[in-house]
Parts: sequence; structure tokens; C-alpha cells
Amino acid sequence: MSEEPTEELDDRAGLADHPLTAVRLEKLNEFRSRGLDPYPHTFHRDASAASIHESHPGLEPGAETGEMVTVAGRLLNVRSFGKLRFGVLQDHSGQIQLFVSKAVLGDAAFEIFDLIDNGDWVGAHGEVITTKKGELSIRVDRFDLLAKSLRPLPDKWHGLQDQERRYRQRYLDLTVNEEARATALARIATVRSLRRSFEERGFLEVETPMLQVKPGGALAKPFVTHHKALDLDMYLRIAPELYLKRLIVGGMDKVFEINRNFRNEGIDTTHNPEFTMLESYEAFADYEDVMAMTEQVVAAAANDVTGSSVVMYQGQPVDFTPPFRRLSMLDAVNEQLGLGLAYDTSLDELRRIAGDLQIKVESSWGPGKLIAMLFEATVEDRLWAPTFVIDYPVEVSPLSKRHRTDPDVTERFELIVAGRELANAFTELNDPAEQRRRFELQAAARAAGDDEAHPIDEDYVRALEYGLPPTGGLGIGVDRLVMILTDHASIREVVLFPHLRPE
RNA sequence: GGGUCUGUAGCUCAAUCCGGUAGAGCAGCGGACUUUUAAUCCGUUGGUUGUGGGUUCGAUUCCCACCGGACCCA
Repeated sequence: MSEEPTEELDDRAGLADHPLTAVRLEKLNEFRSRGLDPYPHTFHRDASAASIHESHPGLEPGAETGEMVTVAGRLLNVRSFGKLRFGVLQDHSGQIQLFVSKAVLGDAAFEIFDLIDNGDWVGAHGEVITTKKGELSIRVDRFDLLAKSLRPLPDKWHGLQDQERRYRQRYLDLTVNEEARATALARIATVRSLRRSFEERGFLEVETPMLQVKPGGALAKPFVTHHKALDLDMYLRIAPELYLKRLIVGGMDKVFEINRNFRNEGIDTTHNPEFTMLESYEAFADYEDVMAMTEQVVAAAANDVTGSSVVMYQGQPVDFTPPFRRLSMLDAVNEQLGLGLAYDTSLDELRRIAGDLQIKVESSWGPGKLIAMLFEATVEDRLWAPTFVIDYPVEVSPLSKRHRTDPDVTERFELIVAGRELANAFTELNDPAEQRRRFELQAAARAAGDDEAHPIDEDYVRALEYGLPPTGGLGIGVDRLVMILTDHASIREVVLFPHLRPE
């Protein structure tokens, strides 16, 4: 790519037509007319706002440290006093005041400084001092415009309030809203904590296909795309599960992956079409082992991100201190409804109870699906403290191993926190014959119109035929964990670029 | 898919209930000022009230449709 210097701005955006942007364009042109480059290629700094604050604590007013620093960031909130200027330089680490004096800079440079607007990117060099009022500052003796902001930033005091713009133009949100920066950093800290927990336990981080021919590993509608050279419909993955278990077949004892899943479903406060999942698989472990690990990993994340294992969420405490409560799905439903249901309760009875609860029952549902729906409708959103709901019906768990003593259920748990599913895990089904039967049941449901039913994956069954050792698997919804750790009710607050309708 | 709310200056918000051609603060622009911290003071510019229709002498306001957004329900 070659790029000619743009002497005349190509103003298709109409910047010259609005007074607030026109004046910035004029200053840009004034810069150029003085032979200065408003968009230089590079700038070398040797300090950050935070590093300067850290290395100069508690200085007296009027102090001169003799230390020279070079910093770079956005210039905000310039205050003008005759032959003095104060401004705030904001970089990734925080803010440091710039003290700009005509006496230090000289007339010519001081005049050029006034061509810089709030929001411009600036590099500055000078001595670390404190002002008469004691504010740690850089007494600027040299500065460079690093990039012009041709558009004015949102209000310096109120920030950017409009939610739609906060999501569509996250760069503005991050620039002016401290809260947005804190949330972004908390998300990064969460992922770092999770990654460290798994690495400490000897798990290997792997990458598996995002483009899949069989969208398996979960019950959900996929996004469809097309591979031209192969003339083949492909799907963005709804889960990495089946590939990760293939790696266990291949002898990689402990693996995990943190990355995006895609589900072609509605968008609301807890669902983004692409979301981040952590999945892990451990050979020779069962769901009890996974439960014990899960509560440790989640509690560690809470501590790493918030400094406490008790987190305030939407005004109520959530205590992540292990061990978490364990509760079977059937007991949970019976406890809530005051009934004595079982997996051999008649379909008529279960349908009647579900109907009474305004659940739209489908004729294909067996007792397991009905009880799972009763659970979702009556119990799930009431579980606030971290709770392992265990022993899910076989019918809704096509990839889970049957319970060792109760043939109606599988060795599966979901971790429910604040009424939402935070994790899903099971002792993996590793009997290829049973896996094939489960897939065939799913295929029947699919043929009956259930487009979220699991497709048959022949190669996955073939892999099981080579032998999947006993394995415990886990999926953690990273976005939802971040929501709880940052006290946000909407997933859009914890995803940097959430999906909205295009402008 | 259904319901409720919402869109006004670059930003944050008034005026809308009860129709009479939109105000403020900040930002911007001009001026004063060598120690500010949302600086202060004086002056000043800035609006197709989301879009399109309808009712009306007159619509930001009432009605309809559409385009976005928020929340609740399914």
C-alpha cells in the first residue's frame, strides 16, 4: 500500500461542514503549513502516567525532581491561564498533568501548542515536578502532535451516556468512561486467572476448528457459511467439545481451550451471538473430580479479579467460597414444587404439571425433557448462591455418561450462580455403541423438526471406537462469569464489541 | 414474536402531560489571566427536535408507519 500525503483532506465525511470539526481541520492545516507532520510515524516514550506517580510519591508542592521523562497519550481538559497551560495526559495506565509554560517553551512552540485540541494524541518531554498546589506534573519543554482528533470527544464530565453509542463506538466509551476501562480490564483479568488455573493444573491450551462440517457438542442453531473450493456448507462452531475429546483419544491427557462459540439465536441481555467459552477435558477424571476443580477455579477467579471470594452482584452477595452446594435436578424440582416426581412418573402427569406452569409442552418430550423443563421454569432462576445441580436426565444429555447407579440420569452437572448457568460439565460418554444410539435419538428429534438436536458425527463415534479413556469435561461461560465479577446485568457491558443491528 | 419506555445542539440534559417556530451547562469561537484540578470572568456561534406521512391556522408536543436503542415477557 502506498499513500500520498493528503494535503487536501478528502472530506467525504463532511468534517468541514460542521463548526466543531471545521475548526479542528483548520488547525490540522495550520500544523502542515508550518512544516509539521500531524500524523508522525512513531514516538518513543520512556514513562507512563502510572510509572511517574509510582516513582514520585508524596512530593512537596513546588518540587523539582531533575528527572526528565517522555510520555504519550491523549490530551484532555486543557486549562488556559495567560502564558500558562495545564492539561491532562491520559495513557493506558492513567493520567498525568502537563504543565506548559510560555517561558519554558518559547513563543513559537507555545503558539503551536494552542493548535492542539482536547482529545488529540500528544507526546511530551519534560521534568517531573509538582506545581504550587502540589499536583505531580511534567513541565513540558518539548511536545509533538502524534495524531489529530478531528472530532470532539464526548463531555469531559458526564462522559458518554448513550448506551447505543457506548456499544457501537466503544473506543469513545473507553476513552471517556473509567467504568468501561475497568470492566475491560476485569475481563482480561478473568481470562488470565482461568488460563493460569488450568495451566497450573497441567492442562495444555489447544486450538480446535471454528469452521466445522458437523456443528456438534451442544444443542443450538449454528451459523452457516460456505466453502467455495470444496462446494461445502460449513458451520461456525457452537462448541469445541467433540474436537477436544478427540485429543483425549489421541493421548493428550488434559486439554483446554478458551475461545469463541457462535449460536444463531436471539440477542438479549445474557446472549451475544458469539460468546467466549472455556472448555476443559481431563482423562481419568469423573464429574465429581470436575466439580472439585470447578469450585476452586471459579473461586480463584473471583479472588483474582475482585480481591474477595464474596462478590456483590446486583445488590446481593454471591459467596464463591468452596465447597458449593450440590443438589440433584429431581430433588430440586420436587423441593420447589412440593411433589414426589420421579423419572417413571407417567407422561400424562408430567405434561399436566408442565401445562399448569404455562410450559408449552411438545409431544416428542419424554419424562427427562419434561423434568428438565420443570427445573428451568421453577428452580433455575431462584438459585442465587453457587450451586451444582447434578444428575441431568439422559434425554437432554446426549454426550454425558450414564450415572453409575441411576440409569435415568447422567453424571452431569451445571453450576448455577445468580439464577444463571455458569458452567456445564459431565463424565464423558465414552461407550461408542451408546453414543451412536444417543445420536440416533437426536437424529430422530431432528427429523421431527427439532433443529437444535445434535447431528450424527460418524468420525466422532469412530474416535470413540478407538477408545476414549474415562474423562471429565467442563465448559465455563466466560462472559457470564465476567458479568458476575463486574456486577453487570447485560452481556453487552462485558463484551467489547457486542452485536447490534448495523447502523 | 408480544408489551412498556425511549431518540431534542458535538456531549449531558430541559421544554412534550395541557399544540403557539426550542433553553441551560459543558465543549467551540473571541477577549482577560503565570499555578489550575469540571479553573474563573466578559462576550459569542451553534438545532431539518431519528425518518416519512397525517390531523391542525400552527406539531418537538397529538395520530400512523418506519429506522435505531433500553427493559420486561414468550
